[in-house]
Amino acid sequence: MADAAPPLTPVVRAVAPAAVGPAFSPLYQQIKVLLVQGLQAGEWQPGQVIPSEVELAARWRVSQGTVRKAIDELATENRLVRRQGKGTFVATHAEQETRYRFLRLTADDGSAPPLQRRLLECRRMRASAEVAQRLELKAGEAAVQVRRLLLASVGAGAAGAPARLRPVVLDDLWLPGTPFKGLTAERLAAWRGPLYRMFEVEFAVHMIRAEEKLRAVAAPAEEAALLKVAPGAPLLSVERLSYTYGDRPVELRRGLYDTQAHHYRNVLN
Amino acid sequence: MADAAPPLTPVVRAVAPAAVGPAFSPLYQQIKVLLVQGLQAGEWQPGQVIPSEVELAARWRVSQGTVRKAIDELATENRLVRRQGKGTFVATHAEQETRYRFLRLTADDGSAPPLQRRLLECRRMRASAEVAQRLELKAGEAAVQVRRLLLASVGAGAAGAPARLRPVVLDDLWLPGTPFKGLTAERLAAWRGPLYRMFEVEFAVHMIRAEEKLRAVAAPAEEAALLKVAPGAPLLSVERLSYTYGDRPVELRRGLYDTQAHHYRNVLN
DNA sequence: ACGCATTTGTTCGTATGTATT
DNA sequence: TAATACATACGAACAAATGCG
Repeated sequence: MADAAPPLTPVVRAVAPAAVGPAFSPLYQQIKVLLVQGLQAGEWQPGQVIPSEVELAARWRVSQGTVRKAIDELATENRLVRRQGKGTFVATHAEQETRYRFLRLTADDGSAPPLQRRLLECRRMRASAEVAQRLELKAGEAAVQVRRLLLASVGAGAAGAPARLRPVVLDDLWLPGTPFKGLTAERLAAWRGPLYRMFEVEFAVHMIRAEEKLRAVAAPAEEAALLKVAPGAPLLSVERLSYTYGDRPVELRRGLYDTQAHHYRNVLN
Repeated sequence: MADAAPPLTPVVRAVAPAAVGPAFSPLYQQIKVLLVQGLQAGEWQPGQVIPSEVELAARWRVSQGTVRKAIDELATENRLVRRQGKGTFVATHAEQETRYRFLRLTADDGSAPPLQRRLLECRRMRASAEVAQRLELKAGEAAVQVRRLLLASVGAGAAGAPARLRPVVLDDLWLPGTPFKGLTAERLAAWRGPLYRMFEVEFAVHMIRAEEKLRAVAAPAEEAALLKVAPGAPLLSVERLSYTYGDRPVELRRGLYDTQAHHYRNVLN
């Protein structure tokens, strides 16, 4: 298991002082960059342990504390997960803590909603102007569109009454065709577990960050029918752009939420 | 300026090992508690500097690094602000960085919206059952209700054309009567700057955290008229509960956002 | 069941760099 | 220039959690 030789570029200690303008960055930031490069290069896969702090410190000829501070930042960004006594792991969308970490939907009674999925559509298409612009593709490039429904079981608790399913979220996803070559409805339907976990496992695409824009909209006829609400009913529109390494957008998602019995939860600090 | 004697309870080093179950907490956490107590007690007011790291370390008989780690956490929680060369300051809702730090509304063109305020109502009332429950008051206790409108200037840029104002947010606030004794429409109208800054200055209430629940709703007639949208138009409902020290809720707010030209922006990590 | 090695977590101390006044 | 304060970096030691023999 010992990787003796320094596999990555050794750290060049930034010259300290004087007229070094924006070119300077602290040592722990340089270490952070090296760690990110290792993650991006796939040297350590999601779910795996990265080398211990002392080992990394030795490899890059810095103190353990410096490595530690770099890891700290990546841990608060949810890209690494520290586990005392075990090691530091590459974050995944699979574990309990980080499953659906981008999903802020909550049932009004506060319960975490175990939602059912129903795949409606998955087809390859050419990126429209808007999709291309958001995903930083050329207009007309290959893309994949997915439509699905998330359903919550209601009326649970009462014995005998079979839990009925009510649609809560209608999701439309647009993905760039190249990294997601081979994504089909069959594979989607067969997958158990979080979608982003599938992207990690099957397509080596790791979502590390996302930005959302929320609006209230009137339900269009087609979407209303799918969500089983009246046309024109108010829906929460959640437009999400998800990013991988290098700030590259790799998913555009538009969710329509029925917020009659659920809400979008946010914490402000 | 020298406070020689240890004004706060000295740190009792937690006994280390063995069968100490949940009673144990690391030193820097204990220091953090002491810092929070100082903030809560008003020993350091918002905007003021707290003592330097070395001074606090000496006062509480711990190393500077331990104090530093405690301050680090409070800084990431936005309760303290570090400024190299100057000191560490108690966070305020006044400064540029932290102004409107709870407001996620963004214009669709990305510009930060300098919103105009229009006070519609400010009256003392008795807390309804729901308000009392949320604010942890007894039903019927004194409370203050405030209603206001936030307006954005549209059609700016073109010279000669006077910037028109369009209502964007209708806010309803409920505040506990006791800490907000003396809050009147006049004082509200006279205040320039963020509302939460007024609460700090005039009522010594510091908002340090908030939770929001978002929904899409149909505009009721009265609210629609105020926002100048059609009755039944979809509006984004933002229900916010704001907390001070000790996790005490001190403001319930219900905002109705017109999201035709604006959106609620959120970043996920 | 016990102890040992490994790994992260906490704490200390010291030195130096950088920004501010 | 000097003093002060936070920021970075190093090294060392011990605690706590885990896994293995």
